[in-house]
Amino acid sequence: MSTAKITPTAANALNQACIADKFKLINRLITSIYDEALRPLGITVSQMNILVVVAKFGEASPSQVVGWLHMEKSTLSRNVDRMRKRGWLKATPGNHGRSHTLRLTAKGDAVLEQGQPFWREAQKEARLLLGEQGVKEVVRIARSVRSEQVDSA
Amino acid sequence: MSTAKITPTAANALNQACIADKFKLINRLITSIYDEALRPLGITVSQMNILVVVAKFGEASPSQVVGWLHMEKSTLSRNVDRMRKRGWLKATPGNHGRSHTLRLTAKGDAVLEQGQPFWREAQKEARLLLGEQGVKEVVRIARSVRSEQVDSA
DNA sequence: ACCGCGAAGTTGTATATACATCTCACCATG
DNA sequence: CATGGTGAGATGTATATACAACTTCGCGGT
Repeated sequence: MSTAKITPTAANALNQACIADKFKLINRLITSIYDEALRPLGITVSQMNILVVVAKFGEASPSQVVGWLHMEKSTLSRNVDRMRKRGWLKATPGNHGRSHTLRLTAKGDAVLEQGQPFWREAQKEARLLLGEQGVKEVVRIARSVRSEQVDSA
Repeated sequence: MSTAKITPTAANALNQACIADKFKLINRLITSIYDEALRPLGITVSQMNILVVVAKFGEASPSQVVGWLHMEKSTLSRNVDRMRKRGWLKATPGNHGRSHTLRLTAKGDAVLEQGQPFWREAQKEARLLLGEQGVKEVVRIARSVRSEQVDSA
């Protein structure tokens, strides 16, 4: 009745093969590169991304942002809370149901402006980590995900 | 004194370029693929990865695991807590300082064994999402990160 | 023998994330 | 008009993650 079903060798093979293991590993590194670079501004890369998406749309409903980022609505809700407390985003009531509209505040605009040199720093480091081909693949995959949006008008 | 420094067009360019945005987007998708596949077992992919790493080493100190996963020691500490509560890991006191040794329990071994078909399901989906080239790049980058371990004996 | 330093973990605190559930406003339909 | 469904968010709860500070223990130098 051997209870040792999984040998170290077998486990090593699993670890070698697992895509999630590698993706999450690299994600930790990438996130820390950007978060560290942006730390002087007191904003995280997750929050900066949300800021950029709202700015890109000019104004946006939470569900629009959620669609673009493929993020759970409750996750966005809490991130927006924090960003409103810090004065980077404001929300105005919308027309339908309980929908509303997000916009950057002047302070949000400023942090986006001021963050750019730090962001570029991080981009450079990230490029170095991923390599030209790695960056190309990530861009390709993300584009593919975002172009498959159902986009029901 | 125009306060509109960042135009939607400029923000769109930032969003197009940002590597972290894309990496985190894909990471959310990958994580949800594996977590959903493993849900019947009541384990997450993060925990499964830790289990596999400990099994791969046979037995491992927290700092060894942290080194392999490039994860903050406090993050691992809390993950291990949860996994011990669930009975998948056990810790025995080590020889030096406050170090100790992690090992799989029989239950941990079993969940690793039983998880494999679900994991393979997820792998298939992840491969589909990333494409052959995408997988190759992720594997290459992770290998490069892990081979740069200082590995001071 | 002591002192201090460094390695290894733990704990406090905060953010990022997701699933499940609840609320609210609107709308369609009987 | 009442009612029930749906879309959009908010809230409860849990996990994953990191930084900072704290605790311990062992070791080295004097």
